[in-house]
Amino acid sequence: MATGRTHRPATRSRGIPEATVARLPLYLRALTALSERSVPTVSSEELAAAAGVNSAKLRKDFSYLGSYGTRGVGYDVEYLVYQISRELGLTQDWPVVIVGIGNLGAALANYGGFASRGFRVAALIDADPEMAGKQVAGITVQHSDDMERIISENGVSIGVITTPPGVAQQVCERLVAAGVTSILNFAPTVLSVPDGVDVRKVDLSIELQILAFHEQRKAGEEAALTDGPRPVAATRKQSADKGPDGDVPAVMPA
Amino acid sequence: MATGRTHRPATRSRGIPEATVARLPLYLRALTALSERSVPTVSSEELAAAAGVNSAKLRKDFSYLGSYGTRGVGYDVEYLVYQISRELGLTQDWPVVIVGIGNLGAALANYGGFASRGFRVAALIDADPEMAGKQVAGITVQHSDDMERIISENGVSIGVITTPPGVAQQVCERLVAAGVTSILNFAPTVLSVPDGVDVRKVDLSIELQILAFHEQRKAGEEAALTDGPRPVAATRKQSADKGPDGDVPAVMPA
DNA sequence: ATGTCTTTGTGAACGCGTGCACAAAGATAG
DNA sequence: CTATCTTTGTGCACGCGTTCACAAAGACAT
Repeated sequence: MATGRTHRPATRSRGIPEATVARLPLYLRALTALSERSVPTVSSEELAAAAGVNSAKLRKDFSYLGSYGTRGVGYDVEYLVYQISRELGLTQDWPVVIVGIGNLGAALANYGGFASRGFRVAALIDADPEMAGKQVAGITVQHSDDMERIISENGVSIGVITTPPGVAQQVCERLVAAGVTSILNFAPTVLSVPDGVDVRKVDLSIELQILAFHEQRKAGEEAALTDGPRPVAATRKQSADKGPDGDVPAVMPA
Repeated sequence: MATGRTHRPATRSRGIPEATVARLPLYLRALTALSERSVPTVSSEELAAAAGVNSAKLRKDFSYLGSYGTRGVGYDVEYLVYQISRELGLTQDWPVVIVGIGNLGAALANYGGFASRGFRVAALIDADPEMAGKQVAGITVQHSDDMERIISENGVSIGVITTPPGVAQQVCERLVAAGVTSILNFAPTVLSVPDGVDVRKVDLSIELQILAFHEQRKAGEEAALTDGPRPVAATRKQSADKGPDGDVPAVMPA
């Protein structure tokens, strides 16, 4: 999970556990798909399969929201869509600013999954004067000098940081000072924020590194069955690899 | 966290807990920064602050790797960089394919954080014949007809899916059949994979929805104190703790 | 060598999340 | 109305992860 809080004293979510909150969007997505197919009701078993979770977990999650099911029948799809949307706060409009319009920022601006969930890209902001005035995803990029005004005028409380890591903390501070209280950080940096501000981080290279760990472990276990006892440098199965690769002993300090 | 396994019986990671593995890249990033500043040693307290975690947690994490510290002094930066890199499998080269070269796929191809961590974009693949042959991030996009050959020839075991959701499962199956055993999924779909294949998912809109939940909660608590109802569409329940839900019957089912 | 100081490594307690298993609740048929 | 069947909602136990707190270990000064 890309949970990126800097300082979480405890889950003060007044009842709903954090792990449950993180799954609600998953359920919502599955339910929306069912709704579009005009499926009236769904059992916990079916919905759990569609969302890729355990059915007992799903039922327990829903129990935190209230008793919205009917025993012997299941859950009313439309009703549940509404309840979850309301719980997540998606029945209202959330203006969002994206700061740092590089490749990733532009991709996010073009991403369709936001608008369909109640999120509206209120502004694109970049520090490069060359970028200001350009159109990205049909929105005019504005210069970061106007950040405070933009946030204030649009009532923005959620900011997305897609800047280079070097300026992320600085941008973060300006966002917070201007009134932003939730930040989605794509920059590979640890942001420090005052209490009351939520930060979630998405780090693309971290996800790959976690995959690499398991991949290496798989390769190591595989090799352990054939010959060597220890995963020394983890022999890759296909050696069609170009490049020197290999065991780079590096500098072993004292 | 963005743990995206479909069925995880238990992490048999031979000792190292999954939560620790997920933090190793974080430590590595902080250590790399220290290394570049030629800092010779670092205490658990300092490093923990730089990585944004508790120092006791960091020490326990490192204890799973072995005793690499010196009491009274701290950890040798260079040595720890090497040990963590080795543990994560970053001392070897990981060829990666990106399938689906839209805005996001192109952004990832351009992302610098991969190459610097031992990941090499071996190929960009797209189903659109118009895309084939075009250059993205200095790499020629290839058609998905050649997917199996590309994976086989390059010994690719990690695939990144940035396709539209409708074709993600199908692409996933082709990747797995061709030999890929780790998948990073950006498509908003639940992928089902056979045992032995790892899937991690990154869903941008889910992260925003989680932020929206907390944002709404903050607004609700604030409103309960000042009376100024900021949220318009959503009537937040206040004071009455739990109770019979916040009315709003909507389409109450039978 | 001895004592003091710093920092690691870890035993133990605690809390959260998960999943089983089942009773309660409602639908449905006779 | 009674019986049966389906599916929810949840009490409970278990395991993982987090954190505290402290003994052990080494550095360093005298």
